[in-house]
Amino acid sequence: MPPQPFSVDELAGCALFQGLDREACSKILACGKVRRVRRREIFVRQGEPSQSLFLCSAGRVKITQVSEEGAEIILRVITPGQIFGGFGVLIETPCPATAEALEASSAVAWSIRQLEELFERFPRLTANLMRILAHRLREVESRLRELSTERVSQRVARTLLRLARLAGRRVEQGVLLDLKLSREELAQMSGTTLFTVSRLLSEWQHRDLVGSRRGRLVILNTHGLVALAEDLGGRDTPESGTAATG
Amino acid sequence: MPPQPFSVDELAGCALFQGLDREACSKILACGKVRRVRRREIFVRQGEPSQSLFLCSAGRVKITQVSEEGAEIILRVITPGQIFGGFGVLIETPCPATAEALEASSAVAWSIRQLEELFERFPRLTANLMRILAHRLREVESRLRELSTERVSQRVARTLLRLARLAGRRVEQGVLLDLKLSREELAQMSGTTLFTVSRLLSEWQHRDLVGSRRGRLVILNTHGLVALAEDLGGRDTPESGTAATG
DNA sequence: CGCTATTTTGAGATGGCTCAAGCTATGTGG
DNA sequence: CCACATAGCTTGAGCCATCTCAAAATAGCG
Repeated sequence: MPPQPFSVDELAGCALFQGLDREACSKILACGKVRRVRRREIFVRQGEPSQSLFLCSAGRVKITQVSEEGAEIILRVITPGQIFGGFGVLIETPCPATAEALEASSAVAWSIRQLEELFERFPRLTANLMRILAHRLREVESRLRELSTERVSQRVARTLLRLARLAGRRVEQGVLLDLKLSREELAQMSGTTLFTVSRLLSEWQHRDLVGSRRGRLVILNTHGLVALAEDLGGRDTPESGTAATG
Repeated sequence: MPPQPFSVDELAGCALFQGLDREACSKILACGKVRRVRRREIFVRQGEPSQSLFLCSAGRVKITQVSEEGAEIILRVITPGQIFGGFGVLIETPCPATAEALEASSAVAWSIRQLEELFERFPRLTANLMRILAHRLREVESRLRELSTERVSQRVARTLLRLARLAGRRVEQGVLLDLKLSREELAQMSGTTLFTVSRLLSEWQHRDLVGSRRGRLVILNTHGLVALAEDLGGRDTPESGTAATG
């Protein structure tokens, strides 16, 4: 067998394989087909019949949805160990979203057939999938609430914090967001426009909350961002500038 | 055994019991405990440890979520045959939302323990739950997109159409929304304020798209509403009044 | 080393929110 | 059966957060 482009040990720890031993994981992974793509390439496109459930094994994948009018939002960013694309499979519906690689990525793909067989052999898999979906639902519901009730600055702050948890790497000055996202993409994750994101980031950069260079973001002051996300300090911190936090 | 306040035959058709025969449904239902509540009563409250998965057997239940600042939104309205409250159970987390009866309602409740046992005995149950969650996720993701990209009028129109599908009853003039929702509640479902909802409904009433009497809504012209939801006709139909479509 | 995509910034427009008042169904007690 | 109380609804006026559009600045890329 040729060397696989993923480590079973690494993937064995992921949510999908919770409670399954290494051997089972190995077998399950062996049933899947590995798919590698380059930056910008598409795993599945919204509207296509959905054929597979994917497990990301390397890279970053953004899941987007466009409306009929062409407005596009980013539903989530997938990192290694997370699944995607499977919802359409599970309920046999055209794929509700597009999955595009943000960087060179690979994923293991299982067809509906294979999945059903695997569900039989490893009932735990169904249970895990159920829990993953429950988690996602909970998360998306929270975002729905945020989008309904919070102002843009809060939502952008939350987006950055979420990205930090997802793909943050400690560096000396703070937390580097280890993915290249444009202002527009940040906007699509926060429910706003690239202009507003740009303005907010500029402001926050002046306040030393974040550092940004085209696509490379560093969170310098997590607490400050959290404060923004929770709207402590009211609308606009009347006397901002050199903040009183000292 | 005393008569149950639900009909097995009726519930047997619901998504949770897909693919299970009447006998199995019967057994599963027998494991649960029936809970009846009056209008305004609460099944579970956000933040409590979640103890049960519920299957609504009669009535209407609204699922709401409040933010720390006290802003409340309605995530969905549950009708007979639908489950609720279980997500916390499935992932053992405090209940992420409140479930309040919009009218006298009843539901069958299973504890975590019972559920786990049932999952063993009826693997199909897990698969069904998985599919239900996948559906909900898909729906909520669409709403996230709508909330991000559409204007208020579209979203309110969509809310009405959604309610019509959920609880619409054909009457001579059109489709009666068979649930008492206040302007405020419609607003909480659409991500806006009660004032804006009120204004929109007034306008639509003049245009004979809907009829409304305190809490009783009738959709008179579904196509018109769909057009609004999809934003055909642009921002404001410059020369509205007697529209040019006639 | 110029080209192009991305980002920044400004200026202006506006949709929808806020708040204040008045209105009206609906239910209640006399 | 009617007058009153009350919760819910409507409407107006003003405001402001955010969007839109235009143009200039910048950073990467080939």
